[in-house]
Amino acid sequence: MLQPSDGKRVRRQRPRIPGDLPAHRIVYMIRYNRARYRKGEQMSRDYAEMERKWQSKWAEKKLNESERQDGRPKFMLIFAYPGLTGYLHVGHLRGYTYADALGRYKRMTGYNVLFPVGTHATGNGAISLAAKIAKRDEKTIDYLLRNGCPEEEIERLKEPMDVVDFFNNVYQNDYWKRFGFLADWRRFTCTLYPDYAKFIEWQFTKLKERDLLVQKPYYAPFCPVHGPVAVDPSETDISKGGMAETQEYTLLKFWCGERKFFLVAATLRPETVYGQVCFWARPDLEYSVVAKGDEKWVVSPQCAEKMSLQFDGVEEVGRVAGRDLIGLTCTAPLTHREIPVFPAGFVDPDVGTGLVTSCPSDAPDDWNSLQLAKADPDLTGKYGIPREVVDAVVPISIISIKGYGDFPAQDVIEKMKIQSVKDPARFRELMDEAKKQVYKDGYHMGVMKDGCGEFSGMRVEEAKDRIQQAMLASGEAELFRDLTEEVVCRCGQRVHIKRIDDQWFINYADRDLTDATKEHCRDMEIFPSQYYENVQGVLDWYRERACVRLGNWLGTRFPFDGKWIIEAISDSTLYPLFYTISLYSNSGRIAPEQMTPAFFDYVVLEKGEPAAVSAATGIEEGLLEEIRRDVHYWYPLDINLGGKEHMTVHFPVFLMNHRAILPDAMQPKGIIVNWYVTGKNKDKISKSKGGAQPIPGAVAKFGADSMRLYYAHVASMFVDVEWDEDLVFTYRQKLENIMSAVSDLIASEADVPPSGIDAWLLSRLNTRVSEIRAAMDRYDLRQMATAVYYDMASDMRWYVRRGGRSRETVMQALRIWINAMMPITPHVAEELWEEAGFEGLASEAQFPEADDSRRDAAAEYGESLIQEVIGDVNEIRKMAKTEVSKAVIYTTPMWKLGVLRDAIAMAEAGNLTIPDLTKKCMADEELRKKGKEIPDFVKKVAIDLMRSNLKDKKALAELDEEALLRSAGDFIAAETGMETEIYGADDEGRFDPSNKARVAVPGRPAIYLC
RNA sequence: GCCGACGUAGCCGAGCUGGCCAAAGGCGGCAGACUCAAGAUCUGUUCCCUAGCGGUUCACCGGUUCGAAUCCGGUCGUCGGCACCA
Repeated sequence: MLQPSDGKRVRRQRPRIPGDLPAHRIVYMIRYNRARYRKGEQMSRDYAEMERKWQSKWAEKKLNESERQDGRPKFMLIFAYPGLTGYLHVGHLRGYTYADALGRYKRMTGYNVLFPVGTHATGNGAISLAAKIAKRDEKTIDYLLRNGCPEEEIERLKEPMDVVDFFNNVYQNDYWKRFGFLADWRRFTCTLYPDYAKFIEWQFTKLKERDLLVQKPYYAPFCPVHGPVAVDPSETDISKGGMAETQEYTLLKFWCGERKFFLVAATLRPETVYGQVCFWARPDLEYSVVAKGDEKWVVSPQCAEKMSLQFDGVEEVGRVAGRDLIGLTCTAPLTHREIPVFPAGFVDPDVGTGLVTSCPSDAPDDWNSLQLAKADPDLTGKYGIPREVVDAVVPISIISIKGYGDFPAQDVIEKMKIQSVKDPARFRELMDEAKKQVYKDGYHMGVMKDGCGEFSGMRVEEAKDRIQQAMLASGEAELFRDLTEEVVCRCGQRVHIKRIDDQWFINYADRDLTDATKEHCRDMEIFPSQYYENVQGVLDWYRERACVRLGNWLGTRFPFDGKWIIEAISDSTLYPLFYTISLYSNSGRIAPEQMTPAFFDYVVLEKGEPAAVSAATGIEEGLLEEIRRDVHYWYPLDINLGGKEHMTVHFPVFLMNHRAILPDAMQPKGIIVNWYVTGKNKDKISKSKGGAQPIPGAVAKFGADSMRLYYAHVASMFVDVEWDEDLVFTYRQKLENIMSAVSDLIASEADVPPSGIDAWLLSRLNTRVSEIRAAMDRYDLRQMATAVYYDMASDMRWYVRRGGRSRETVMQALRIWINAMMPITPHVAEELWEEAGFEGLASEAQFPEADDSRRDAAAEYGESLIQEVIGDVNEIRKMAKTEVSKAVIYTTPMWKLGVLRDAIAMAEAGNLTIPDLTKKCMADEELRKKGKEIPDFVKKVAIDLMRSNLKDKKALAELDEEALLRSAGDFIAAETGMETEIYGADDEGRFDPSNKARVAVPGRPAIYLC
């Protein structure tokens, strides 16, 4: 019965149902009554109230708090903590919910479960947001308000850490707790907490000890005033260019003998050197002549400035007018062809070197410019280039690409009809698109043609690197990095790429580490299985990773050089371990400054003497010991669940850091990858479909359990699903429906003695339970949800429909059913559990065990026979051309049953053949009289038996069909709405005007309608 | 191009360790029940044929097998990744 928890609780009065009505009448009464309640209440249940009630009960009983219990099996799982970049949307809860449901299931199957949560705030998200709030950025303020952040709260978000604290609170209270997660909130941690920093420092100390930290040059965006800046879409540090990317160019040196300098061009496609036919310069620009070593290079002044950041000893020693370069001849690298310098307007001094080498065959711009140049009288007139020089410049075909002709650039221009475009902006846009397309296709599908020296016949993908290497080796090329678009610092200065010589990397390319990690992964449970295979390749593929950065960034200081801050991926690899310790630092029992490397060495790696560590840290020995035991009790981590974006970044580093730092016994045991909930057409969650509403709003609208069920059941975990409110609504109805059905069963006063249908129901439910357990061994929540919310529901319905009304059976079944709902819809389960009057909390109960003694193959088979008979009667009636009102059912002639039994006996002995069985039958006097019927039936039985499961056939052979059907006669009559008569086929006195009984076989009674 | 995944009835999606698969379940459609009414609930139905036990299906073409949606080969098509960043 419902316990009113406070005065506001709306008590739902329940209809009293007499026990002697047919099922459909009961169902009707329930609907009718409930509809009346619904009118006044909107919803049949007050979800919010129900959720609050049970969440506070769980908290009261500290169910979420996990403590070491030596000797008891444990299960530790996490979801990869989210980055604190703002509010989350409903899609994010998919993975988190999965984790909670798994945790709850494990809790119910005897494990001491630890499910801790945290957040990842490293980076500049919080800085950026705080800055935008500070300047009252309209979009930002609107965003906060829209998501339910009160105005006065916004006022308080002044410092980045205020933002972090604010969202830490939102995530825990508005998301995770609202969804009913049983997470151990006491262990909550955030990457910006001082104790977390101590843990990260220790991690890096260990990496250094294992020689996994290496230093080498790195190229980063840099402001001449502010130093390193972050280039990202949120534009924390910059005022322009958030979408810019760093690109690696190959600088090609063209010797100009006449002037004793190199004209330098930058290209992204070094393989096109074989197709170079001319060189482009802007006649209206002034170029810089810079000294680089002993050489003189000509580049744009903008480029000269950038180069000074990347190369040592580069300085400008003079200038040269672009006009003066036109008509010069220079020597192309690698091919050593002499090519002329032509004028071109499309050259941008801000891109690359401001000089361009031309490969018209594969570069649309070059193709187009060459056409224009050749048609331009200025070329021979104003610039005085001899006609024959101009005529000699013709495109050279160098790359063959499937779907393109000799000159891909020409093809793409024609295909996209770019030449006819008059609008210059549109022209530029199309041209860039064309360029991208040809580059992409060329790179992935192209093959170098004959005439490309040693690279002929090589795939472009490979030739590109080889050709670049060849030119670098011969001194004809250099590497140069540049941003893809203009980036301007907050201070107004241009940001360029600067070489940083002492960048630190974690060496994930280390052979031993990679191999050891791969080997360990073979022993892990990794879902989906494709990823289990794939992770091997991903680990191989992983190289050094820059692990620290400079500048405006929140995170842990690099312990070996405080100017660096550890970046966002590298400080989130070993962290699950930290949850075993954060309990102590969060509660103040240990202070961050006590968490020295010696402390972690002791509690994690069990290195050092407790007395010495205690003396050095001031942590008493007993506490040290307690922490050490906690760490080793909970670790290894059993499941790390994360979104598919983690497959190539977080999971590999998670695995490798564990392998590098922790002993065998502490290596992670499982990974589950979850796919996304997306908006329509894989867009972001869209407003129109409702997913863009704040999560608390969605919970209020649908109820936490409806959403949990939706996440668990809507699709396999390993596919993306589109968020669809209507579908969530359907799940809500599904749940309400189940709740009503359960309530009605509880409220029913009926009680009839158990019969065959009771055995059937208990058998069914026990079969389901073992299905569920098998599914959960694979962490397959979806299958579990199907079994609990669909299959079990339909079993219950059938039981009632068949007249099952045993109080004892109902309560036994409900105990199993409600209990099974706990992992996915815990609030509903608790509510129903209480209503049923079961002891304690559902969350504390153990998951039902499959009781094999309850399995009753005959009962299950019998019910399916009855269902089939009803189905057949309905079907025949539908087909019948005449009005019918009576169904006559004939069970199999006994001789057929005899044959079946013989066949089964032979099959069991492994010697069932059609001739042998026929012979055996024909040996029987009585049977032989049947004549031709025998071989026909024998053949059918034998074939059928070879194809099917012997066990089921045995159940069939032992079943007394006639008795079964007689016992269900009234039911069949009620279901079909027809008078029903049942005869054995051998019954001489049967009513059988069209001799139907003849066709009856075991498991398939004959039917005659009239 | 390379690597990976995938192609199931109107739609979404199970099944894919080969046989009880014309193929779960859900939506949607249709019919009926109950209704003042309901995005409610319940029942039936939803490839073709048919007084049921038959026929043709699981992208297409072949193969293995007594037997294939399930295994193998090929074809066509779709999606994702291909290291910049998370």
